[in-house]
Amino acid sequence: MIKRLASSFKPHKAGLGRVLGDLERLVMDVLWSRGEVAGREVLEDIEKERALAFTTILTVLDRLLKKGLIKRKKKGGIYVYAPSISRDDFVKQVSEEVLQGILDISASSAASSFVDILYRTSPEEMDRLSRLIEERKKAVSR
Amino acid sequence: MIKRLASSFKPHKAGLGRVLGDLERLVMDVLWSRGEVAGREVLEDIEKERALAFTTILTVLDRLLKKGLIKRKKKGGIYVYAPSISRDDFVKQVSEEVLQGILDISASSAASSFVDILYRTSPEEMDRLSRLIEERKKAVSR
DNA sequence: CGACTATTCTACTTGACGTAGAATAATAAT
DNA sequence: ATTATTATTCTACGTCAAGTAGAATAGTCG
Repeated sequence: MIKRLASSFKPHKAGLGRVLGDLERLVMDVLWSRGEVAGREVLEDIEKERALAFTTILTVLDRLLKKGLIKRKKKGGIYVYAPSISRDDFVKQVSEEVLQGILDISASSAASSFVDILYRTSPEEMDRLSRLIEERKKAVSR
Repeated sequence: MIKRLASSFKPHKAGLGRVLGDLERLVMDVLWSRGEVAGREVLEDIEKERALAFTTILTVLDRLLKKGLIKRKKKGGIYVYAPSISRDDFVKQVSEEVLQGILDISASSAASSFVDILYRTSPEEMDRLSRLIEERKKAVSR
């Protein structure tokens, strides 16, 4: 079980850089897209963008390991790393933690902002949202 | 105008400690509850809880000043500090930034989580939320 | 003026990352 | 098996935000 994915959420960074360090995010992206990967391979992927030392990658992998985001096992003498949570689940859990955090601070303010922003961000989602709410109400009254 | 209030949101801290450092939050609470206050007075308030040096308070006030969260002016020879944004507005803006950040990552996942959590956190808000949505829809179709 | 207080500067600390070298362990090649 | 090559672990330095506070400087008041 993974405890807290979003120890810190930075709204003004890009994508999952909101939750992960820049390099950590790059590394996770490699693992999420390739599955089981050796440290050397992670480096090779990332090196296309920027020059880094092999040990830098290993350090990051080690930290991700400690955070519980990835796991590893020996395979033919070397470690191969793999995500211990899918990208979707990660996003989902992070959203939940952050939304919970916001709702705790101010449910009413969050609710109206949510509608405003959701409408701005993706109007199509609004319909889905109201359907979700109706379903939820029914489920409750039953 | 204040740029980014929530440079980092920590879901697992308490209250506004999610957005501010612990001491920063204490200081802001003093200012929010008392309005115009001198550094020395802030210290006196906070000292009831924990022993701190006067300069520590001044440093924090200075950092809050740089972040734009408070302002100050000379009054009878010394500076008095005051919030440059109300607590409610602060909370509102932070919510917006964070919600926007979450929605950018995944609108659909955020929408369903939002309903789940809102229902858990404050079911009464659900009605308000669905009313908000209906209003919004009307406003748009008009 | 001199004592006292306020303000500013500078700095050390911690924790999360980014970054990587040195030391050590393990594997492979000759 | 002995060396050459990699992999892994350790240790460490840089940065940034925030907590913390002393030293230096400036301002106020009796």
